[in-house]
Amino acid sequence: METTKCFYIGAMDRLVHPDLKDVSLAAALHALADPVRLDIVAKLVECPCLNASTACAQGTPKSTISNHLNVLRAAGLIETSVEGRERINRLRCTDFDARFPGLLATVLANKA
Amino acid sequence: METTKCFYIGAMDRLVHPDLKDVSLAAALHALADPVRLDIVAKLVECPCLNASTACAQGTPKSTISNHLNVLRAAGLIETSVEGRERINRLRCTDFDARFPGLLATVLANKA
DNA sequence: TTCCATAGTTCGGGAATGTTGAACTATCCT
DNA sequence: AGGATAGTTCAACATTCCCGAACTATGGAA
Repeated sequence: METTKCFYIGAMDRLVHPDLKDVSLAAALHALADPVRLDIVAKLVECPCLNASTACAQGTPKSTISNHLNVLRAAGLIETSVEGRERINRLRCTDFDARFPGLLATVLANKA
Repeated sequence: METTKCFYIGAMDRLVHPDLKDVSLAAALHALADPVRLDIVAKLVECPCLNASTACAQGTPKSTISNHLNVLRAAGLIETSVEGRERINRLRCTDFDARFPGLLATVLANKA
């Protein structure tokens, strides 16, 4: 067998967290421009640590949650760390606010 | 002929401008989450009146511009009025800011 | 008035994205 | 080991986006 099946490259152990300077404003807004992701972010303000199952309304498919968390992570909005068999997600408030001053606060303030 | 061919219903003469209370935060962010549309909005701050051709970088296809302006209009960000054979687009700053206080200003401030 | 140039919309099809069930990896607990 | 839990990846389908071509509409020139 000459090729190895490579599941989970850089995923299970090495989650990629971008440098905020590589995140464009459009990408940041895109990440926030979705009701499900807005809810996740708002929830993370209340409970600073959420795993995938608790991040979304129950009933949301696992793969969908995984996708949304990927988008948020790629936009520099959350960081994910592996904790046993779960992944803990936290907001990257400081980093994000340094790159886009006031943006997250304004969005959240407008998110009734 | 029993049916009339109805191009331009509510388009050429009756452009639809939504009530801002019917615009969701996600929709507003989605409208802003695109480099081309961000440029249009930023340009409208400088020159308060733009037609379709002057709104975008030259070379952008007409149908694409038309689409982007539709998205911005549907999000309550711009208003369009027919002026002779062109359509003049203006920002709905006041309306938008009443619905989403500070959002437009913060986004534009971050769009350096 | 007829013709032409300009301004922008609508349509259609291909490209790019988003969604989600199924299969999989990984870890913890008996 | 075996099972339960947590989440990722894949693949297929669905939705959205992009843009050329055809069209409507208006204004001005011949």
